[in-house]
Amino acid sequence: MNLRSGGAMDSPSDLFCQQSSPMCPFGLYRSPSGSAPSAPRYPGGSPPTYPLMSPLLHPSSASQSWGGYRQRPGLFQAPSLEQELEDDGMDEPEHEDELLVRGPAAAAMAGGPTLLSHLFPGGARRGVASEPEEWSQDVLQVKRLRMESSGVGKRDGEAHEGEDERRGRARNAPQQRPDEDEGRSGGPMPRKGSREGRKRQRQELKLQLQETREKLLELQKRVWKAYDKQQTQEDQRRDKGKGEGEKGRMEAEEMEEMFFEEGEGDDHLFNSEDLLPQGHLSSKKNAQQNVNGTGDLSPDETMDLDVDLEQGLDRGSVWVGCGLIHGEWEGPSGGQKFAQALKQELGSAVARVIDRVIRLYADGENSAPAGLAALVVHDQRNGGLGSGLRNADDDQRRPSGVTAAQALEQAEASSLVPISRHQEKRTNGYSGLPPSGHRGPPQSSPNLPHLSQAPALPALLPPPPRSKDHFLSSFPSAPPAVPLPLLHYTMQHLFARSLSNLPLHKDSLPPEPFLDFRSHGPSFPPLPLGLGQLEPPLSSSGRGRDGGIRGGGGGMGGMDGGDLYLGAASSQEGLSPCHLKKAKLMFFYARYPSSNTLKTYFPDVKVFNRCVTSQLIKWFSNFREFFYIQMERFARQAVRDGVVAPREGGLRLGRNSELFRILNMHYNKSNDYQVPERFVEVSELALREFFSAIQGGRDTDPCWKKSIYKIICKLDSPIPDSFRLPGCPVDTHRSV
DNA sequence: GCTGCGCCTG
DNA sequence: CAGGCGCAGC
Repeated sequence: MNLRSGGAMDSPSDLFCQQSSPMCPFGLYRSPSGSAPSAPRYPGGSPPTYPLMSPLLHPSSASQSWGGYRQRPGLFQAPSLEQELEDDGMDEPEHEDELLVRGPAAAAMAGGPTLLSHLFPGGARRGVASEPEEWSQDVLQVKRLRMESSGVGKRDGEAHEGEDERRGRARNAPQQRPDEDEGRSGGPMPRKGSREGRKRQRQELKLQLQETREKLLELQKRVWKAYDKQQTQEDQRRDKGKGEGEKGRMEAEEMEEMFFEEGEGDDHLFNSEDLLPQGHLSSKKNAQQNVNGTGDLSPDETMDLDVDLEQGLDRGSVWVGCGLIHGEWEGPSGGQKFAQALKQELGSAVARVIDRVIRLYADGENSAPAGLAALVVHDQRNGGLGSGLRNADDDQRRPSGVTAAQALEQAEASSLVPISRHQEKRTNGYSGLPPSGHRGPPQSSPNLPHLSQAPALPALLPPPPRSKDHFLSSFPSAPPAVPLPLLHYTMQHLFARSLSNLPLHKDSLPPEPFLDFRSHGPSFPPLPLGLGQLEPPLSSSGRGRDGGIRGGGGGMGGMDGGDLYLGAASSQEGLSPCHLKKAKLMFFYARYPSSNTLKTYFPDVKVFNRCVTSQLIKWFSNFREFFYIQMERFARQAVRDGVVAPREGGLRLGRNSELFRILNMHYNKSNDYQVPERFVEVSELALREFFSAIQGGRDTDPCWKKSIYKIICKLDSPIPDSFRLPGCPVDTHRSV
């Protein structure tokens, strides 16, 4: 299973596991920024793998995108709601804390643009707005060099089922291409038979795609090499005295395997069989095998695209992967559409590669050995440890004494050198992989979690927004950083626009802030062309469009059904996940809504019968339960920590606190709605009440919570009018 | 009796 | 998050 797929983002999850978790030394009053780099936030062997760098592929340049993110003021900052309570000392969170709250990922992202701009000297700027011709030139160069350096003889892989055979086939796929390249080198499309011409065109485009993938692989390897220099230094220092020869060899081999798995998986995707109409079934079969057997570079969506493409071309079926219906690219603009689809695919692949690289660097700058080890373990798990090429040798150790910064510089520089130079390095085979030290025993690094199966994911990475059950249940003391789901959607946004802007001049695209992904298409995945009938899953909730109500939260302007609200199933009988999301947001305002209130604010429920009412009431009961459990939990922790003066800053519920993060994660999972200040105040008050009750020993009374409930239930505030609309409200202040 | 709440459990 | 249960208020 590829958790990278969008589906992984869709499964609703909750944080209830936290409430049943034992108390842990979590940071109550402050985001555990200091501990973040080493905190084992991703136990369970399921580290997050969603894209970090996707926004960098935004056509409007990476830096702008990043800047857009960093400038995003409303993420947790001052709301515009009036403060109705007289609570004192509700200071605005400090900026540094804000960054910390957002999680280490924000810090990682901060370093992203620079890295990317170097890794992709042109691509980052051009993004997928580049023309296919531009790509093809590059990939042709890569291909040429690859063919020169590889020198691997052709080997006609028979239909063996062994890994090596398949790998060999895939590896040789490029060498089989020259025959077919004649058409391209000799000039564009054939003249006779438009059918044949189209077919040939398609094949060439596929070839270009493959070659570009190879280029990406090369890039990745180079980065690995560069990183390895730094890593080797660390390893040598740590492994001094240990028998590192054997260990290093093994690890180098494993790393090599990983790489080869990736590369071959990609190559395998474009097995020559894929080019043959009669190879559909087998190619699809192989592709699916790759889904299970390869790493990041061959995600399922990639498979889908390729496989569906094949099917669509030859069977007249729908190519769902890119939202293109079969036949669309056979018209006059078909080639263009296909090119767009190709770009989409390429962008996806690029994003994944860069994500991985960034992850590595982010890791390297904090807890490099542990983090990289974790990543390696993860990749090996995900990518499957096949019988990869094993010709690594320890002689290829990188010179020591290279710092992370130096490695970064080298990576940046090497990405700018001509590929031919890179090819020289590649003559070392895959030995550029880190030879040792990446998988030291857990005790070798205090930063590693005790259990080796809980890889210490790079702390700079936020947890996957939708798959936190694992690590939360295991590490209740380290709640996840504020998720960055927007990152995950950015490529979708990018692709959506890439296709939707097809008729326009690509170069004239106005630069858009990165966060503008919200303004494109509420559905996820936003299959851009005419697949709107697919019901957007819940995870897309809140990913609505921009341009709705702003500032006041009460305005209802711009309500065109798509700007402010995710269309819930229009006027349905039961309650939908969108309703649940809406109810959670409503909880920010009303903890004890009456049934009448509920009825008012869920007008799209066709028959508001007792069942629906009870369910809504039950929802809010559950919300309250979670709320109070968290309050009590943190209050007890505060008591244990010896907090004396809860009102003098000891029990402040700032927006940078762990408690706030937990609450926000629970009620505002997609983090697209700014938590009203009022809710923060109410929460803080509840926290204090719990604290004083516990501190005063009142909790021995079996009914000790009732008084607190009584207080809280009086603090309900009016729900904004925007909630009266059907569907799911999205942020009202966030982007102001 | 109905309704809503809180607690517990799965 | 839902179901079940007991309880309390109307």
